[in-house]
Amino acid sequence: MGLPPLKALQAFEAVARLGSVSDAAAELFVTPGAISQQIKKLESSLGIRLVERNGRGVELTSWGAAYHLDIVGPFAALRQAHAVLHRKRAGAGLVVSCLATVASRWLGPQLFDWQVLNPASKIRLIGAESEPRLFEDGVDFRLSYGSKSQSFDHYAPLFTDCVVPACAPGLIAGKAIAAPEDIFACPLIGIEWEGSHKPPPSWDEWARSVGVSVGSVSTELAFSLSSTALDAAVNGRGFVLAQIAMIREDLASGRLIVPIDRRLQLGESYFLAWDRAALEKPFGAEFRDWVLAMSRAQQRKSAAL
Amino acid sequence: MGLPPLKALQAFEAVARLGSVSDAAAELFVTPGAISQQIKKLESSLGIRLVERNGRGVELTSWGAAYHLDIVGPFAALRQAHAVLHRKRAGAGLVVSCLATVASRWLGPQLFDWQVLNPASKIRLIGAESEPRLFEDGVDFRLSYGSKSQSFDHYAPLFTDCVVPACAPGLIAGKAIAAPEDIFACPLIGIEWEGSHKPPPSWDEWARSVGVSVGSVSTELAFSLSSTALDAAVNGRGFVLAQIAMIREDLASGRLIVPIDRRLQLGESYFLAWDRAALEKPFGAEFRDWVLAMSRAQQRKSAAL
DNA sequence: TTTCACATTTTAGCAAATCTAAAATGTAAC
DNA sequence: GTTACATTTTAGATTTGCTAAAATGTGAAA
Repeated sequence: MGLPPLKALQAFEAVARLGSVSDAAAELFVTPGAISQQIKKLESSLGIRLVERNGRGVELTSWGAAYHLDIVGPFAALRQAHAVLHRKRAGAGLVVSCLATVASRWLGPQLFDWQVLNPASKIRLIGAESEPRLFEDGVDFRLSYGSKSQSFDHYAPLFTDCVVPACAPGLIAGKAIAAPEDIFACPLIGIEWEGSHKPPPSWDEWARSVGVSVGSVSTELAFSLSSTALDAAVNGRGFVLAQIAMIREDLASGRLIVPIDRRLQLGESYFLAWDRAALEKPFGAEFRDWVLAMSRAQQRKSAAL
Repeated sequence: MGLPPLKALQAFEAVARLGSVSDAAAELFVTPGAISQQIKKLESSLGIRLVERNGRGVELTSWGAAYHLDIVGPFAALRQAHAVLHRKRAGAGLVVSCLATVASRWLGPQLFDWQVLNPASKIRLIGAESEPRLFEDGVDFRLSYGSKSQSFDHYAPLFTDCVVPACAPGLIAGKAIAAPEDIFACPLIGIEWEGSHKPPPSWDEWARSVGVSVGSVSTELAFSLSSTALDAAVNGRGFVLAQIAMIREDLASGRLIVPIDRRLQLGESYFLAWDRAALEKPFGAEFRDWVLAMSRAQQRKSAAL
């Protein structure tokens, strides 16, 4: 005894308000036949005739008119509430989750360019090592690495990065770094990747790739976060096997240099995943396209030699 | 971009109001699983999380709480409108349509008894020769004659009537009416039935049935409505071949008499049809049962000898 | 009147939404 | 730990809702 069939009620509301079955059908994106059936269903549910044919069109019975008067308000209120919620959600800006290193060293710096291009947009950047559930955690975009892209409904591969040895200019001031061997004479900083990724190239592998035979490379310092390892390198603590994408700014500003550009490609790629609803939000689609464009540019710089 | 799925919205409204999936399920007469799915559907349609699991139960997210605040009112208003309509319809009383003669001569007089038994009930009696569409014309019950009962969804046969010769006492005052022949010496009133029924027995047939051979029975007066024919008989204009059921009152009060009780059965029966919703209305089922009871009593009086 | 154009209704068949039942999951209390 | 409770998930069955096309009915034009 609670409510009549709501879909039928909605059809009746539209017919009563617009005064025409065809118009109601157009508003609800269905055929007139569907509306006609819903009206009949509602009438039979209430046991009361609400609408009657009148010549070419339809008109309300006295009961239909009275009933409509009572339900237009509530329906308008529901539409209003829906619109309010929709605008609220849209106004909340884009929520972007990415690996901490990517946030601080690749996406973060470039976001200033984005803001110049799209001053009206609002983006919240979240660093997270584990993959979030997009919708459930209120995340619109996720930028991450590896094969976990598969677990998302919508995603695109970005770029495949390479590592190169990099150091602060001060570290090798006065020294001549002409051959790979010279690098192994300097302090080396190691990075221990966590998680289930395919591990990135290590100093051992790099040595092998450039034809240097060292019994065992000693890395005096090792960091679990590549970001802090890079910071350490910037501070002149040694050479780091850095991802090219992650030292963009450092190379541009001269804080880091690459004396010998011998590259090793990472085993997997970065990817961008997004929630279905994200593209509907203001700047949602633009943001994705912008990231993809940045990624193509990065791919050119990161390509293996 | 008008409204979210209304069934899902209804489920959410119930969950939010009752604070429990199970309670909402009970209110809407479905399983908790159905509610759970509807909530998920609404959330995915809005692109926003509205409800979260909290330990043993659920609770609203801040967005869910805000949204609920906006929709409880409209939903309550819809329920209110529904209840108002329901009460209006119920309060309108029972609408009974029947053949004009039945209205004025069988059901009408007995309705006073019904009113004594059910003083709180309200009945509107409508005389109509053609069969109404029950629901479409706002008719709850139809009492009529013949095979058209088939065209109704719900109906019950009532009684099969007989005709007898009747006249006003004054017509034969001082005369001795001992044999059927004596009746044919008096003025006869004929009835011409309209419509598609099997015609009722005529004076010719009655004469044959009682063994009177008359070349051709002359009916000086003929009426198309049996009701007016009976009135004419009451006014002493002649004999009428009257249906026993239709002269109940006249016999009881002595306005008409049956000097020779030789009966002829009608070819078809009376029936009562009703709308599905009629039995739900106040006194609806009681009225049907009362008519059926009256009909059984009538059957006993109308039985062929 | 007949014909035409237009709006709604009806019909049958198909597609999608919705439900149930049962298993799975997750919590809190014992 | 074990249990009891509430919700969620899953697969499958049922119901509902929709479309397309034909039918119906109306008013206006020829």
